[in-house]
Amino acid sequence: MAQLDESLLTDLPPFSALDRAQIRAILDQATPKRYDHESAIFHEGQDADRFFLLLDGYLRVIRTTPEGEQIIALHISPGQLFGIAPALQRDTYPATAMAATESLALSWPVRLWEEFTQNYPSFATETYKTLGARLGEMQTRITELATQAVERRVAAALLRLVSQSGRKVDGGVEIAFPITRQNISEMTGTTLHTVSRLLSAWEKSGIVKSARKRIVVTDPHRLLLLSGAQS
DNA sequence: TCATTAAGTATGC
DNA sequence: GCATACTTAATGA
Repeated sequence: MAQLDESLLTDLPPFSALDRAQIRAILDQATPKRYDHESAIFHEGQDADRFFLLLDGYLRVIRTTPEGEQIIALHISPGQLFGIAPALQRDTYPATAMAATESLALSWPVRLWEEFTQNYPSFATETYKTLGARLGEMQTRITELATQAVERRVAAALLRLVSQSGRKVDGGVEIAFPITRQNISEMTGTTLHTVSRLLSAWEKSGIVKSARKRIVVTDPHRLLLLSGAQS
């Protein structure tokens, strides 16, 4: 297999403080893999034998309830670590990771986790930042679920998607991966019908524009007001 | 206020 | 032309 280029990692926060030789050593132990659209990288409950870094594409991290319904826990954007069960002292993955687009990821065997965190302080601090950010987002979402009306939750979810993955297009900012109303309902604890109605209403009033699996936010400010954010 | 049911249209492989 | 995505209305908890 061809050698991976060092530039893949040099600009990413977990590695940016490392020198060339260190990055080389890390890359030489990594396995790159491409994942098809809608394929799973790993499954909930599966033995956590590797941890990952997403180089390209977008992932949905999904938990399935005993009743079989899916809940989208979070999305992963390029440059982020995922499947970091070892940081949680776990030996199985707590959720399933699905490719929302065709994706490319590096992975390492878990036995390297300790080596990385011990030898590369920036890697360790960055993983704790990542965990902290995800924990924070989950806490906000739990609070929203318990206290906010559906419209606010959906508005807040769209804003989060846009801030994490938005790309500029003419007339607004587009969520960078295909997303259905069903997906959004799985993030917000409602039904696809309610999401559909909300998006239709927002489209009529010029806040969003949407086509099948694509959503462009054309008026982020008004969406922010709908989310109930305090000025 | 929102989920559910139901019945329809649109879209893309 | 079929499955999937999406829309809309009606009903009732």
